[in-house]
Amino acid sequence: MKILAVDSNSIMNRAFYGIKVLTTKDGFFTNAVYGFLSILLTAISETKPDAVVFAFDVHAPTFRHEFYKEYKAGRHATPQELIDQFPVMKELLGYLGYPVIAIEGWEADDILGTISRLCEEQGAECVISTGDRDSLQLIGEHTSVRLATTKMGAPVSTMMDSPAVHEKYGVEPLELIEVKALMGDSSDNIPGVPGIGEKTALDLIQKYHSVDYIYEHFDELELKPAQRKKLEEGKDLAYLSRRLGEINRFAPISENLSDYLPKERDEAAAVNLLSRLEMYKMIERLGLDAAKIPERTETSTAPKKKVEVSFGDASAFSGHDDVEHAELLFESVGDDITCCCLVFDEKAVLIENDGFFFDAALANFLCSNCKKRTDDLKFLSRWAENHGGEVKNCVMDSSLAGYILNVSGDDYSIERLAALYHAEKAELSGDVGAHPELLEKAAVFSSLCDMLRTELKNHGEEKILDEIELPLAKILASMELRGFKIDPEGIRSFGDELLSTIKETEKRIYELCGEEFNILSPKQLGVVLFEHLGLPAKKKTKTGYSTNADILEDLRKYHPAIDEILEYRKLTKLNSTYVEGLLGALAPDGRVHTRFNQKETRTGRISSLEPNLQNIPIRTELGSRMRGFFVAKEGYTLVDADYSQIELRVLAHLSGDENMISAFTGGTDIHTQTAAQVFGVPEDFVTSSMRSSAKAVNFGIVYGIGAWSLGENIGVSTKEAQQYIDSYLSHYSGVDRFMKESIETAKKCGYAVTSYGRRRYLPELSSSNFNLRAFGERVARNMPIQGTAADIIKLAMVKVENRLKAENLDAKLIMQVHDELIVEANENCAEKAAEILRYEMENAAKLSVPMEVDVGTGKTWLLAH
DNA sequence: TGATTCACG
DNA sequence: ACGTACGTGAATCAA
Repeated sequence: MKILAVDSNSIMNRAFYGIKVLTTKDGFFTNAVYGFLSILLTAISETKPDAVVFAFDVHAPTFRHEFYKEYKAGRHATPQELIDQFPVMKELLGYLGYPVIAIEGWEADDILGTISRLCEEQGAECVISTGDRDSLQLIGEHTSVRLATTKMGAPVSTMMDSPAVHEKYGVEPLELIEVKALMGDSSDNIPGVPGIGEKTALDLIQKYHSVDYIYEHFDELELKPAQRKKLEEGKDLAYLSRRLGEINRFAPISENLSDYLPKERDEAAAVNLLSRLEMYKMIERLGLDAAKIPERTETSTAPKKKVEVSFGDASAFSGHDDVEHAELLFESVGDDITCCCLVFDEKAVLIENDGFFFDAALANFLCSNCKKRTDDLKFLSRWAENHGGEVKNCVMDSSLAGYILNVSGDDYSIERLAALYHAEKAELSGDVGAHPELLEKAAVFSSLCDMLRTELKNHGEEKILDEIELPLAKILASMELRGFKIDPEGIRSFGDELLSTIKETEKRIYELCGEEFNILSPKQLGVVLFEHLGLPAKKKTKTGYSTNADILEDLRKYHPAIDEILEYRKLTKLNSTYVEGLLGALAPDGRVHTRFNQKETRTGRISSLEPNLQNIPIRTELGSRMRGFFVAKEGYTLVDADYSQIELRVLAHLSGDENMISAFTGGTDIHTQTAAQVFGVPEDFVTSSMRSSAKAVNFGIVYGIGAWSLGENIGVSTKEAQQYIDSYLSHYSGVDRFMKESIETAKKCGYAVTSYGRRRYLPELSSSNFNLRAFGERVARNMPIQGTAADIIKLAMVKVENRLKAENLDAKLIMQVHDELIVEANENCAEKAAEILRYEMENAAKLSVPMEVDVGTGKTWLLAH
């Protein structure tokens, strides 16, 4: 028999502080429960116990000694967010069939001690899972401790047995009680002997083994005078601590170990609770059946919706123009659709793709006026375009709605959303044998769409879906299909150039360092620089020396190899990420087709992947040559339009700061203006270094600035940086007010919001962890700015695409880089396209400052920008 | 797989 | 006492 005994309070604490903020959509903290279960699952799989017992302290903890009050001041109170998770945790463990033990007047430790004693007596094996070292004294022949710790932010667990304790402390496990009697334990309110620390205590016990022995043979011991004095004066405290530090191993619990074997699980209740906690993955990890997610019974007075399933051929796609809604779900392989499920009020038709007529009929259906609801409009739209059509009248994309409702999610599948928003499952009948997953989705989809629509409406976020994301999905689909033409020959020869420079640089580095090593390995590089060459190291990362560009920049003056290493990094980055990356992504049509992710970012931006075309180099001369290989096709030209300072303009608008607003209506550049304000000099006296500091402050303000980081960034002291910030905020007092209000509002509502109403929930703001909370506050300041700018350019994209289409121009949007749009235009209409871009971008939103757009044209991206 | 680094806005 | 500016994606190393 093997028993895993869990020190539940300790593990809950460790999980709460060790795991990033996690809440349900109502804002209930769940991170301790989540972390607890993760630790538990690892412990179970590693120890394979027959029984698991959970010991809890009873809340409103009782302490076994009078020092509680005295020491309490030094401890911070358990945060409410953690306290609230205890009853939930206990409830869940109950459903999982485990014994949960909490006894008034007894600590969890005492319960663990008792279990351990019973195991020792009855020849069973006991493994204690805990986060603190208190329980180490219980280690014995039949008892070991599994210590959960966080090493550099990562959860680690160490098995401790007698030899391990010996190795670490040089004493027997039981003697740890004696050690603690002398050194005390502030976290457990044990005073110890004043002036005796860990080192002395261990020394003494290694030599004399017990407090009793020390005081019984006090006069015979060889002690330093100071020590002798401390021990003499602390005798009472030592004996008191000896009593306090010993775990009581006779708690009133059942002595029959078989009582602790797991009972039958209440699966439905466990699944129900876990889905209320929104831990859907955990349901599977615990080996529970996710299908047992119970439907809400309390509202099931209304009769359940019924849907009759049947198979149909392609003709089932036609004749639905007058229906209110048609739901279209599908299965796909690559870019092909293999089966559709078309759902009307009470009928679901499965249509398998069995040939050419399917494609034509589906394309036809997608073009029809029938109002469609689906779960991946961008995919469908790309499919339609590939088949010569388009998707008309799509009024719902559940994944987009799910994203808008919670931009921090990571799974917007129908299954997940249905559980999250309590969609009701219709009762299926008829041909339910085939395509079970598709039908499973079809059964909830109609209800899910209704729920999502209602939720969006309640949040005031309907327009974001209808006027921004849905039209944008189609545009992104087109942009993905269009792709961006590149010049592979040019890239190849650039790559060859890079490779030969890389070889030379590599050789020089080896010579300068006097050895050969992998320069790209931060670990090896660290050893060479900081150990072999003896350069001054700032140990920074959790795995070793930090060798990033900022650190290396500071080291340039010490060694000539540093410049070469920086150069080497630049060259290899260019070659592997861009030269090789782009060539690897080149499609047979001579173009690269990035994919745009519309549901990724927390601010509402879109992202680009496979390949990422939103981070093609531009900041250095060498890197920017890369953009010269992005070209327009024969007879066409690129038209590139980018917003000038859109985030600062948005800030001026949102804050209503008149000083900042007027800065944007004058002719001077904003950073120079800011420099003049912050440094209190006339514009003509602003030097380039003043301007660049001001620029850093402007950026910093948008990011939620701290004086330390600003100073670090521009190379001035924290104090001086603080002066810049103060000066900035006093000149732009509206900005100051706006930032404070942003945090206030976010704290009050639980989310930050853009001017179009897009939300980002910020549970971090109620975290008890200072750093997390500070992060939440920075985000609360940044999200409205970055997010509003993102909304604006998305609106601009919709308007630009519509205009280009309405005017029937041979010019198409092919790229977006956050504040920049690129159109590939036939040479005969490039000028017209440029005008449209400028007009629609400048007028996409009405701000209290003008939105300026710079437009350029050219054969390559480099030339057009 | 996670950490580190670096490319962009 | 503590860590330290917002948002991304890709390549590479090391475990």
